[in-house]
Amino acid sequence: MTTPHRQADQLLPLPPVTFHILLALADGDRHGYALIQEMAARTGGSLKLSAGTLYRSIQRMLEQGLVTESKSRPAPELDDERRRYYRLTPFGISVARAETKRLTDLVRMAQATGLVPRRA
Amino acid sequence: MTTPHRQADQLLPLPPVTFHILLALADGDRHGYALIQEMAARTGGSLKLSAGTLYRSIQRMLEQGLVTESKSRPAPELDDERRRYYRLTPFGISVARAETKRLTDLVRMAQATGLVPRRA
DNA sequence: CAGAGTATATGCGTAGCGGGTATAGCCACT
DNA sequence: AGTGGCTATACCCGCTACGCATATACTCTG
Repeated sequence: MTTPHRQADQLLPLPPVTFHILLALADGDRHGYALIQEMAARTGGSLKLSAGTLYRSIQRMLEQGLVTESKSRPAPELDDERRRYYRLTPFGISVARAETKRLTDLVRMAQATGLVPRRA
Repeated sequence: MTTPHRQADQLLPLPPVTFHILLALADGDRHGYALIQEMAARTGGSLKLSAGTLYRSIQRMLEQGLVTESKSRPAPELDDERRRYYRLTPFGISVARAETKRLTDLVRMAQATGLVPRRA
């Protein structure tokens, strides 16, 4: 670890793509390409994560200690050697929680203005 | 108006600062400096909006038609000639609503992962 | 064997944003 | 009366995040 753990709050606000990746990984380990596909499926195609953004985001997240590359791989018949699998770290989880809280507060503030109908 | 109205969704995801400005203006007309102060107060000092960011964001928002400069000013005794007051446009309101919905969905997705306690 | 799909990685250009600075008028304190 | 601090707007510089395009290489299908 070249980069020590920081306070989760120091990374906020999280870049949107980073948050989406954290959410997708919360469901289980994923490799890069699977993340791209899952984004599209999860958002009904409205969010198209470009490959360039994905791999660069992943690199940053590795450096920040939000994710690690996991060595456990699926059965060889289902695997693809080229893949790199990623897993949430405890730090990544706490950052995702902190970001969720920030977003929740933001939504509450928006509702408090009366600008938005309270229940969609 | 040089810039015609676009679909609200095309501006999403909104830059964080832009969304904060929209929320602050939902409460009533504000001038730039007041917005900086309100940000700090509203977030308990955790968000320090820098002057450079604020005025550049405001310019962009004017061009996008999210806000207009309002000519109605407070009583002369309370006014400061240097101030420029800003007001939400109907388009700005609909963009703020769209962004709030996006954030709400994001929070729901985060809760669905089980990563976050459902009620804080 | 050509082409589509899978998979990762990098180059390039642009936008958003923080910090700093310029400006200028105002007020308070000394 | 002069210094500094607050209000107010505006711009410059540099960094980061991102999308688009491209490079590379392997696999599967027609």
